[in-house]
Formats: sequence, structure tokens, C-alpha cells
Amino acid sequence: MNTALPTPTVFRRKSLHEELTDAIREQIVNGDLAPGIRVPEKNLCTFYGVSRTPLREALKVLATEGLLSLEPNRGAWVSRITPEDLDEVFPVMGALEALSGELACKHITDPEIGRIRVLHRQMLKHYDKRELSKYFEVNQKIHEAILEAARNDTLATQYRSLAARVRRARYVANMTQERWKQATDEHEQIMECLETRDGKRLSQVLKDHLENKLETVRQWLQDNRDPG
Amino acid sequence: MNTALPTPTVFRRKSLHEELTDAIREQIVNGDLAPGIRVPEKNLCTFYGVSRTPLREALKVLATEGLLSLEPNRGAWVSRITPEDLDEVFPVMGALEALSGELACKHITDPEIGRIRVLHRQMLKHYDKRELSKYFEVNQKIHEAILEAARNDTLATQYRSLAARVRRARYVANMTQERWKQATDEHEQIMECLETRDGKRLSQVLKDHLENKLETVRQWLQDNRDPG
DNA sequence: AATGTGAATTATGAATGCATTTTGACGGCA
DNA sequence: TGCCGTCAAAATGCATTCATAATTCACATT
Repeated sequence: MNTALPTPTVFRRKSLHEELTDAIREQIVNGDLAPGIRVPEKNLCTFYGVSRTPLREALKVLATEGLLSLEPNRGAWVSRITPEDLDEVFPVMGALEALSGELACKHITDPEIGRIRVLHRQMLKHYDKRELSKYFEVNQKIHEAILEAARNDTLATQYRSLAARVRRARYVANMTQERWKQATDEHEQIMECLETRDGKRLSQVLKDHLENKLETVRQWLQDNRDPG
Repeated sequence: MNTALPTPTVFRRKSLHEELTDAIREQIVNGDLAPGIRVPEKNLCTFYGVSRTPLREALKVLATEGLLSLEPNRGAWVSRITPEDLDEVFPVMGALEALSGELACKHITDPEIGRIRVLHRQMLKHYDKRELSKYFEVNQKIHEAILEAARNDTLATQYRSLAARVRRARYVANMTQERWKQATDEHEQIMECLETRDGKRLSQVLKDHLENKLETVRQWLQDNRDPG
């Protein structure tokens, strides 16, 4: 019998606090829990049918991820998104995404490029039909695929954490036709860079792409700022 | 009466779990809790004289920071440092440090440059006397000051988190005379870039500087790898 | 009307207790 | 000797309970 195991598939049940973390993170990123609102422990406890102990552990984690703000003896809020936040987060995301482009070009395989090409075509179809939410879903998969191709979990974790903070802004609907067009053009360039493995150029394109996005988010924030 | 408050000095007592997080993080980064060892809750509870509830919250946070590994029902370990980790972490740190250099050149004030210049001179003195630990203490202050000058808390947080993971390697003693010389030369360049506000060049210098450091850490890891 | 006081209510902080899982020693057995 | 299965001890997961701080709201004061 062969005792040498293949790629070790680790079995790992999630504990309750971990599932809670994921579930609440989802709620925040989706916008079910809007930026700025209070998050009383009791509410979430009854909502999820759990006791406060694992829930509080989850809140601590989400706070370190920057999605919640905790104040001792005063509870938790969903972190607000301010223009200053954006000005901080986007440069960092830019640096990370640029790196992911460079690394992806080093490590990506032809089949992977093929899969991204498929996603790219899907995305263009959604663009033609102006299917905004489907467009964005595929769009996100493309960026995720590039991140995967970079073969760097540390990078992926850090990037996703920042991306989650930004994604809470429901800016998508705010994209102008012009910006949308520009974004698809940039995605065309992204494909070219991947296929020619031009890491230097890809990192620059991704950075510019993010600049474009920043403008859309900024605009959204201006249109949706709440007086609280 | 003037209702406009000056810079709002926020009073904020730390809660127990937060203090625990800081204390244990310190223990890990200092090497009091060595990479790979188990961290039973009970031990830390008796050590700090607290109950398990706040302690467990602290463990969760440190796990998301990457300093601990948690496995359901099996407890916590101090994360090991593998060569693969270094190959992941250093490129990301490089990207972040490069950004910090660029931003610092944009925002840094003359007095700040002056203070860094003072630190720089101190560091050179320690170098001349071969005072390794003092050298590193000041060295770290310089990098911290640059990070401060970048005026980006998100960047600072992310960078510090990664830096903490690396700092656990007690690689300092491992630095060769040659590398030490090279490091001080690079710091000379860093000062030049700051004084001329040459962000592009500074970001490159910082990246190279980090490459140098990576080699030292790699060497340390090779010399100190444990068969566990 | 604006501000101040204080008791009642509510929410969070932390300790304890119970259930479940893991660990590791021991002994049977091939 | 080496391999399993069993069971007690220990550790962790979660719920509950107690302690403490914050908030609310009624009422008094200016």
C-alpha cells in the first residue's frame, strides 16, 4: 500500500465562531449591515441563535479586519466609509494589485489564461447587454483568478481584506457609461498582458484600472453620503 | 463659548482582551513564545491571571494577524516561519514599503526629515561600535518614521502586521559584516532620497534594502531550522 | 427651552460551568 | 515488538451567570 499521500486535503470543521465571522462578514460586505449602523450583540445572537461567547469572538476578528469598529463598553458599529478611507485604501490596494499582476505573469499557466479568457468573453457579453450586476460578478472572478495565479496567499489575504472594505460601497450602479467603456478597454489590455506575460505593463494597467474604480466609488460616496 | 473642539483627544480605556492581545503579541514577536510551540489557554490564563473568555478573544485576533494558528478543538500554536512564508511575505512587504517611500516623499516635512537625520546619525554611531541590538532599535525607528510620514494608517497597519511576522525570526545576530555595511550604505541613500524628495528612487531603494534583509533572514532560517 | 440629576433599564465585560473533543496511557492481541 | 481499542484526564467550544458600565427617560432646576 502506498502510504505517501497525495496533496493533503485537510479536513477541518469550522467552529461556530468562525462560521459566524464568515456570515457576518458576508452581511457587511453585501450591505445587509450598512456602514455606520450599530450592531448590538443581542440582535445578532437571536438572529443566529447562538450565545454571546462565539459571537463576541467573531466581532473581535471582524474589527481587526477593519469591517467593524469596537469601543469598550459601548459595542460595535459597522465601519463607515469616508473619502479619507478611500484615499488611504486605494493606494495600498493599488500596490498590492500591481504586485499580483507581476507575480501572476510569472506563474500563470496556459490553461489558467484560457479560463480567464472565457471569463473575459462572458464579461464582454454582459457589457453588451448592459447587465450590470452579472458584469460585476464575472469581473470580480477575473481579478480573483489573477490573484490566484500570483501564488501568494499572504498577498491574496491582504488584498481581499481591503477589497472587502471597499466592496461595501454599493458603487456599482453608479458607474457611468463612459467609465464602463473605459473599464472594459482596460480589461482588454489586462488580457493582452497576461497572454504576453508582460508583468511590468500588467501591474501598471491594473493600477490605472483601480484609479478608474476609485473615481466611481468617490462619486458614489458623494451621492450617498449620509448626515450621521 | 467656542464649541469647536481642538484636536479631539479621545479617551479610550483598553478592554482586557485588547491588553491581552498586545501583551501576547509582544511575547510572540519578542520570541518569548517561540514559533511552533503550543499555547494552551490555561497556561496563559494563569500567567496573566485572567479568565478564558477575554483570553480566547485575544487568541482569535492574533490568529487573524497570522501570528497564531488555531485549529478547532485542538488549540493554538505560534505560527512557524518557513522559507515559503518568507518568499510570500517579503514581496508584499516590498510593495508596501515602496509605497510608503513614495508617499513619505510627498508628505514629509522638513522637521521630520531632521528627526530622521538624527536617528540616522545615531544608527551610524552604533554601527561604528558594532552595537548590534542598539543599531537595530534605531533602524526600526527610522523605518517607522518613514511609515508615519506616509500619512496612511491603512498602509501602516498592514505593513506592521507583516513586519511583526518577520521580526519573530531572531535573524539580527546573523547579519554578516558585509551585509551590515551594505545596509548602512542603503540607509545613506534613503536619507538622500528623503532630503531630495525623490519618491521614485526611494521606493526602489527600500525594495532593494528589503531584499538584503530577506537574504539575512533566509540564512538565519537555514541555520536555525528545527526538526519538528 | 435648555441644562442637570438620578434611578431604572439595557448592553457589554468577564468568570464560571457544563458538554464535547482530543490526548495519551494502558493493556490485550497478533 | 508493533498495532489497536478502551478509557481516564485534560483541553477546548459554547452557554450561562454575575459584575460593571452606558444609556435612557422621567423629573427637577435654572
